[in-house]
Amino acid sequence: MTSTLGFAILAVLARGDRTGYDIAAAMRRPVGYFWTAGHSQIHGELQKLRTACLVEFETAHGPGPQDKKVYRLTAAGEAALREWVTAPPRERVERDELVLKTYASWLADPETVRRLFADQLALHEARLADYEQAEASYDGPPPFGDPRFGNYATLRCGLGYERHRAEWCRWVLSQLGDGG
Amino acid sequence: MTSTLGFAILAVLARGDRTGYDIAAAMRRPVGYFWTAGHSQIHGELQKLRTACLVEFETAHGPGPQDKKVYRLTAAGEAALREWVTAPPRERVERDELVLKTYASWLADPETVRRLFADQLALHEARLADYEQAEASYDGPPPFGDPRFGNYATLRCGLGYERHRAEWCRWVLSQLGDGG
DNA sequence: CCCTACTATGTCTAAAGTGACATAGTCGCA
DNA sequence: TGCGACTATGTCACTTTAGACATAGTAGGG
Repeated sequence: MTSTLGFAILAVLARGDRTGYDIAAAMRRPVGYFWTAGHSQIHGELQKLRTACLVEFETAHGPGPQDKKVYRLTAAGEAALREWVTAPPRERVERDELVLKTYASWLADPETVRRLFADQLALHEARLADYEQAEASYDGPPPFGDPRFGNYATLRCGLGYERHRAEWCRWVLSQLGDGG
Repeated sequence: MTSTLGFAILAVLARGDRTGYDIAAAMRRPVGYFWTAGHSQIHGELQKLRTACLVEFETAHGPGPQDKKVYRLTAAGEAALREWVTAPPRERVERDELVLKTYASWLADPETVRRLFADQLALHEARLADYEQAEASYDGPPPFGDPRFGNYATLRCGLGYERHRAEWCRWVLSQLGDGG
């Protein structure tokens, strides 16, 4: 019954106890590179996870009108996460607005398309530089079994993705150059 | 106001007049590789597009309880599509369940993870073979300005994506081999 | 002649995700 | 001392997406 977002939260919590706010921050970076959620969604999901006894929390004095709640995985939560990890993932389609634009790009002025792709290329190159710096902070891949293996493997996926994307942008730009 | 799905429909319609059913079929393949929608969503969106005067239709006798409706772009629809094409795309995050699973994979048994990735690798290789066959049917890239440029460019993006994905799967498998 | 698959349009519900609004304490800077 | 940024939880309304249900003609194979 637990949604994918629920498991994303469990995966963050498996690395250490967190407040909902902390989880939302993790969902921006680094988990955000492959799954995101706003804090409103996270608070709601945490309540569902608690009802299902997959997480529990302790209150502590915090800022704001309410006490803060520090969540942690229960044994059932860890078991559920462990089981989900190796279950086959749902086929989820790419939803990519840039590719969709490209699909219709023959209608547009080549010079404007060039600007669009130049911007996108710059964006991917910036991200790539960011990821490469992150990779340099590792001393080679951590062993499987180490939580850091997960971080490194996802980073590596992001690295490959940004490289592929940048190369594709360059290819589109080269096609514009030949034709216009 | 028009949603991305609306523009996806306009982009399909820009290639020729279609019924809602035909658009739904196009949304499965080839547009489906980067945007999808069920027919229920498409019929609703077509009604919105019609209210906005971006599409119009002619009825024709067809099977089923209602007449079939053959939609086509209006001049306003084509203009809207043209303008949208070069507008900067919304930052849309990757939502990738497999990467999320990898993020939590250190909890799981290596042998089961190996099976998961072997399956995923096979899937990507199959898609890659499919795309390569499609690419072979082209006689090099069509010129920009030809509607087929859009088809070819998106195919090329899919090709790069599947290659990156397959390579990442192989890398994860190699890490399991060393450690377990 | 029957059965299945395909064409074709639509409604309805539920889940998932987005973004604004609300509240309020602490910490550092100017 | 005032102001803005950060910590922290939550609600509400809206849009988007997924999937089931409903209906019905035509074409082709066995």
